[in-house]
Amino acid sequence: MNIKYVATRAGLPAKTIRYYEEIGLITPLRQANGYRAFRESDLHKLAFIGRARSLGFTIEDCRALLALYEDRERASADVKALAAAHLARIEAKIAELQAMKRTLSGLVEACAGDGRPDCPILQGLGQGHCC
Amino acid sequence: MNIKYVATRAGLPAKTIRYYEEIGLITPLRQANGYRAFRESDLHKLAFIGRARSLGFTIEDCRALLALYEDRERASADVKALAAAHLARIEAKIAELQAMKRTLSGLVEACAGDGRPDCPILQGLGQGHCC
DNA sequence: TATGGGGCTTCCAGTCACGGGAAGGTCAAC
DNA sequence: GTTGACCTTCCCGTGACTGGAAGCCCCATA
Repeated sequence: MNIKYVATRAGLPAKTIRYYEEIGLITPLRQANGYRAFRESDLHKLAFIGRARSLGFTIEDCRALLALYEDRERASADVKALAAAHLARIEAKIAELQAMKRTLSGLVEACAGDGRPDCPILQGLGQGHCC
Repeated sequence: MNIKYVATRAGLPAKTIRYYEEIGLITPLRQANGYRAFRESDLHKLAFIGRARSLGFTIEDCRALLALYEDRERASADVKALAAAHLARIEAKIAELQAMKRTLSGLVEACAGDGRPDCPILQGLGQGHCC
């Protein structure tokens, strides 16, 4: 399997796959002409990583998850701890964004949005009544 | 006013203030010894930028907002458009994170989290029943 | 046999918004 | 005169890629 085929099947850009090799997440074989030769197991790993990434796990999380995935002696508690920590990060980020959203939508609603210069948004930013 | 004083009053690290000068957001004067000499107006701009940043505006947004702030002929519609676009980005990000959160919390809840290797989280990531 | 086009390779540079740290000048207090 | 806090510039690193250049490789068509 060449890189473009694998990229299509895993739903990842070829560039990203080369990057994942560079940082040691996968180690595809090489053909005589220097082209990468992907095995089914490489494709499977890439799809795994892609799904983990789409859930927001960092690359280092993915590395750890892959290691657990391939360890038949793993304890599910380790996996759960990783995922729960990530979940907490996501929830914190959501809370942060929702706070921004509240403030910002208040300002946006207060702004007439016409041709005049008066603007509660700029006033809020300038005078600190916003955060 | 020296940089540390301004940093304290604006609530920004000195490093960040130097960076903002480097990219042209502010242009403090210089003392004879080479130290930066901040005016009240510099401090005011820095506080403005800090508040905009804390609402998630990018640096380029801040540059545009500052320009509008200092333009007495501005139309509040321009400010509102900027802020509304940013608000939409925030809302999109929240939705994305909430989707992650739903999937991930489902997986985490399904995982026993004990010493056994069986793990729905890894299964979900490996078999694509997660996204 | 030439050539054209697509695919593959590596390497370098850029992204965003800083943060860390080195090397060295300056200032006020003791 | 000597600390010690403050200031300066400069350069590198972050995360996870993305874009682009330069150059091989392979196959099909004229």
